[in-house]
Amino acid sequence: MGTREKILEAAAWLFSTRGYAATSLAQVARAAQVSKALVLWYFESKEHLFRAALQHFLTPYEIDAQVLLGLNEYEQVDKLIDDYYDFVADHLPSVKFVLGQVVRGDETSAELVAHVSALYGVYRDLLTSILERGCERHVFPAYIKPAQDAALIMAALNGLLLQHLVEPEGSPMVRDLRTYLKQLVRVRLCAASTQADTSCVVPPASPRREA
Amino acid sequence: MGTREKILEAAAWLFSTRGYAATSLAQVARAAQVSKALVLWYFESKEHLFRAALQHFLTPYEIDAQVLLGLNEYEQVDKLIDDYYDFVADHLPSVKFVLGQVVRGDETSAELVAHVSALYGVYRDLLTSILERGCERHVFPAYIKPAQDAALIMAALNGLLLQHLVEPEGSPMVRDLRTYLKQLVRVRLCAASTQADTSCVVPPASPRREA
DNA sequence: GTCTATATACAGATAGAC
DNA sequence: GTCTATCTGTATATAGAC
Repeated sequence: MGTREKILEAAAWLFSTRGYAATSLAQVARAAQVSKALVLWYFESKEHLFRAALQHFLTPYEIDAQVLLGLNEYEQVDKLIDDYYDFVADHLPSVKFVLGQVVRGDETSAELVAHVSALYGVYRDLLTSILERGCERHVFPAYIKPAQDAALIMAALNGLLLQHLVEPEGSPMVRDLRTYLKQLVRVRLCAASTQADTSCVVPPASPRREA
Repeated sequence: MGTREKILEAAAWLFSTRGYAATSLAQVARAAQVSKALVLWYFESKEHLFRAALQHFLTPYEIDAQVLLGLNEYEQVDKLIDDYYDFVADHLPSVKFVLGQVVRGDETSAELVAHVSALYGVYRDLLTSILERGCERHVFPAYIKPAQDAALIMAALNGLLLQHLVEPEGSPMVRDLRTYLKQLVRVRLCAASTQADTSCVVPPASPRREA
């Protein structure tokens, strides 16, 4: 591995775990086993180094929609849920970093945030189109609103991943919940599609007094 | 407002928006319109100031479970969802800050993270107990698993709030999704537990989007 | 390309006048 | 309590030897 890449990798790691301000060039240099001056020889300034590190993060953010071919609608939804979850779980350091940037609205990484948002949008739109197709073909019940259901499924996934982030312990809870989410989605997409529309079924409006 | 409070408020704001490392005492002093030395006179060190700011954030983190009395199970679930969402939305700066600390696993704020996690747990457990009670009384369908369903609802809420964070623009999308989530939960909790319960059909609350 | 040495700025923190 | 002046360490960045 070239010296430049060594520096870049060290910088990416440090920036992602400690943030921009809390990471010094001296730390980067030490981690990369070079001198401070060499870091600035390759990357004009700390700012430039940071931007280069961002690009390093962006590289793996791609999505392959081809894997869904040949599956029925239910399997497609299942697979998309699993893929999204696994993808984010596999890139937790990057995700942490991006989330950190998002949270503090850092202007220097607007591009990164936009890129990740776009990727998120791709997943959500893909899920939406699967649901749409399922509805058109009457495979899914009529009360499914593709855009909204897709958005909520993604929200639930992001919530689980957030929990995964807060409790990085190998708590099997979150993994179980992913399975439970898939079951729940399946029930919703399966449930009595031929029955009358149940989307307008609500409980009694008048409060029932408790004992 | 006393000088100490003025400093504390400025510090809390800066720490929450820029993070610990990127916030200097000079910035805090300028924001509070005092000298650097005075900041350190009130708060022994930057570290102490930070911890004091954390306490400032913790104060509003309380929950009032009394508001659920007198509501039936469905209304309780609805209200809990709304309350949790509104609470977090009303404390977005604090939440951003906490999330930032969580994301970078900052040791100095482990106490804050623990406190917020505990609060989250309270909400989730409250929701779980509502679902449990509903199941015991056969108001909710038998396929409901209180713990898992509660966790997923909370995850979905957190996902929505995360989205709210990323797109702070007044996009009505997220707010609509909250309503849709409540409908979806209601359908799940209502659906055909007993056919008698489906008699309570009212006109759709919101217009349906047809593709 | 890689280093040491150094310039310059700013950080957190202290001393002491008022 | 509040300030100015200052100390000390460390940050980014540059200069120049090799």
